[in-house]
Amino acid sequence: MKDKEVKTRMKRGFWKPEEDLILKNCVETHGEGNWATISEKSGLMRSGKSCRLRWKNYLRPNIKRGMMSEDEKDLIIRLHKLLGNRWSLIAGRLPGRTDNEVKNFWNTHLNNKRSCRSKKKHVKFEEANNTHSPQGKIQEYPTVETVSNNKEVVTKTVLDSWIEEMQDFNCSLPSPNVPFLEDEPFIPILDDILLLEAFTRNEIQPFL
DNA sequence: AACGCTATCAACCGCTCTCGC
DNA sequence: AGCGAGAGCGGTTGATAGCGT
Repeated sequence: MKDKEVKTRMKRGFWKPEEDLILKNCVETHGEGNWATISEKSGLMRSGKSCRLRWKNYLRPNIKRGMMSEDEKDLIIRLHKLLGNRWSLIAGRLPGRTDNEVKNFWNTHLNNKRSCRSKKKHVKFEEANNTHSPQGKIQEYPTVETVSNNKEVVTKTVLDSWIEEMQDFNCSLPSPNVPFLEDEPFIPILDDILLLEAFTRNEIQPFL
């Protein structure tokens, strides 16, 4: 009952620039994560959830806005094949992009079900960004040459190799059309890779 | 110019997860 | 072990800008 009252008193809808400023100051004072405190102390009459969302998607430093590049688009497609609708994980591999942005981009530009609706615009988007080779293969990624089983030299993108390595780790990788189950075997391995990357970028210091 | 339709994206909702007690 | 609070995530909604007729 009381919760409901509080909820109805909370302000909703679009954020004003002055609210953004207050929220930014509050996060600097109280720290990222204490959303209940921030909601209360800011006096914005916004829920903690709302504050968190606004910060995460728009106010956080290093947020990248604007059109997705062809590289980012391709990466989203491939990671979605690999991870399913795990937007935060996918966004985690796209510096400066948020899960909400990735999700919106997928739903509007890449999702087959929805893109039927947006076919006209989608075609325009493809035309405007027509950087594909005649075979439809994206060529921006750096490539590596590997020797296949039948001793042929195969040229692949670095990303292709990375995904194949992931699949080698996990022989039971489901097909892209099959929804993933909670106990997907490769997720912990993926987390390890992310952790390893963080180490190599010196984001985490090992304790020796 | 006016209207209707569509695409986009910011924000909300409800559920799950995690952590402290 | 069970419970509650808070945080995080993914799905969905709704406002609005832009386009076509």
